[in-house]
Amino acid sequence: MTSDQNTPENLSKDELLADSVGFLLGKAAQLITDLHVPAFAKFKVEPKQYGILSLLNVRANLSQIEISRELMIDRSTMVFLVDDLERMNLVIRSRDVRDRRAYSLALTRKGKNLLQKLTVELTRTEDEFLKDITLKETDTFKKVLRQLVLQRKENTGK
Amino acid sequence: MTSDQNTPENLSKDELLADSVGFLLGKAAQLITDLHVPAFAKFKVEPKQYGILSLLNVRANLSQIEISRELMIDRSTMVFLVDDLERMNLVIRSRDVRDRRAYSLALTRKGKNLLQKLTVELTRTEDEFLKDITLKETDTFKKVLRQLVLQRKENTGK
DNA sequence: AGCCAATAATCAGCGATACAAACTATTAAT
DNA sequence: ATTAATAGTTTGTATCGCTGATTATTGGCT
Repeated sequence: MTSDQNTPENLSKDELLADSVGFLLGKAAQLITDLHVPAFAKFKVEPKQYGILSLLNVRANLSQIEISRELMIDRSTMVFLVDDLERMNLVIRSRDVRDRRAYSLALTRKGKNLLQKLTVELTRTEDEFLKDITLKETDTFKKVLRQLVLQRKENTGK
Repeated sequence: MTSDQNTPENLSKDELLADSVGFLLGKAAQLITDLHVPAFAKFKVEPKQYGILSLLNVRANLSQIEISRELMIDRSTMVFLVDDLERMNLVIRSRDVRDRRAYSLALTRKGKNLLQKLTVELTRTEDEFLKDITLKETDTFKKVLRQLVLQRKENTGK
């Protein structure tokens, strides 16, 4: 009773936090975002918008809903992001012929050109972020991340 | 469902998004948060507050500023989080004898007991999250995360 | 000892974002 | 033809980080 060393079996004196994948993932995501935001800001674009451009480059004619599901962005947030991209003439909204409720989004030439420049920035930033990690570790790291994300994406039905 | 032409494993090499560490980290962090929040909600605690409890368990008598620097939480947000924890009698604020501007925060017995239960939840949730990743890969994954986070923490002067 | 800059905690205000709910236009199901 | 579901939009609410101001306290400088 006198001793407050209430150290139950499972609670080691170790830094539990530093072992928590949730904690580490949150911090790592925040740190790399802090690098990406200024890198993209030169072009008046934010990371989420880079995601949209990049996705449209690979698969054109997606609707906003499809993009929001793919990138896990709320559909109401998507409106603003695409408004912005359209105002900058980076993407174009046309009505989907088969479903006139939906848009069919596509990159403009200006959008494609900008995407190229943005990708250079992205690559540079991420190389810098990972500069002290070995190639082999980076491979495993990305592989695990891809597995975790792709595997669980459908679970979050918004 | 059928409209999803999502080549699951081998995305074309143009699919830069799935290769972007920033994108993957953001999504992974969001996914595990979506698991942690409901797991902690039973105990009226959120992930950030778990972080505070866990940190105080390892190093008692920290000030709010020290915790906010450690966990990368804004100092003004910290006020609300600690208010809440104090209201629930999980932590106690006493004045630091050496610097009476600062608090010296410590877990109460109730706080320690709850932390134990929360840690069980955390472990269960994270094991579930990582269930399809091999042990070896998990080790490398955590090691890289720790390296990325610890290495860069001091760089980000809020 | 006295002055002044820095700091810990708090509070108020601003902007960004996520989320939910309601609304319209359109589509699909029966 | 009626009804349910869906895409996009708008509005409202809650949260969070950031800024700046305030109070109390500390520490450095002279």
